[in-house]
Amino acid sequence: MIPPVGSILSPEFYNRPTLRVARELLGMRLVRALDGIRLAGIITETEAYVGEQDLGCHAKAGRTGRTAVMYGTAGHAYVYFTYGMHWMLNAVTEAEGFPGAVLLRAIQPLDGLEVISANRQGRDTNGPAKLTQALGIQKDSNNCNLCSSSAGLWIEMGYPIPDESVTIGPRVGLYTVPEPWKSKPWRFRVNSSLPKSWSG
DNA sequence: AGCACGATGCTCT
DNA sequence: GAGCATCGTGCTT
Repeated sequence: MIPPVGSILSPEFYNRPTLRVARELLGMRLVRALDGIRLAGIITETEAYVGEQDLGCHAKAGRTGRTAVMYGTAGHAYVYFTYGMHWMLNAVTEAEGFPGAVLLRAIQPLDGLEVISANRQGRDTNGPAKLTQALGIQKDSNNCNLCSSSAGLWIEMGYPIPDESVTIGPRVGLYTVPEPWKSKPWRFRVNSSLPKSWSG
């Protein structure tokens, strides 16, 4: 059963292996209701962070004040602050008690283009911190339910991306993370070979 | 087009 | 006190 385009993804979508969720989130629509305006973008890049064994994952430190959300219910947002100025948005995955999350790294703007452009001062939205800035996502979205519109942040069914349009490679920015975790091919992105019929 | 660097503050040891 | 799941600028090819 494939849900209709525009329907909000359910907890069952997220309560699965993180790698599958990361792959299948490509093409879905990240939606933000901000001041009564709908901002949306097609998810075009993701990364998987999987469990305490994964030394690239924040949960390598176990359950802490920051990582507790990753141990919680699938389909919630894990939002954290880094580099002194940037917010990152993740979707929590896997069964409760197992820490997993998908980092949303890039979107292609779809709705609310004027606001998005203003939020980014005309620059692009291809980057994890650019994406949150474009949609006005900060600390107050941490642990909100992405399977409901009540918090003004959710993910909708879009058009799935075919395998030939997806490039898989190592995750970005894990400079001091030891192997094999540093090089795990857990990054998924939509490449330029999308068919012309594909549209949002 | 690609690399080096500084900004800036929270989290965990 | 160290280390960031980054970005934009400014400089070099």
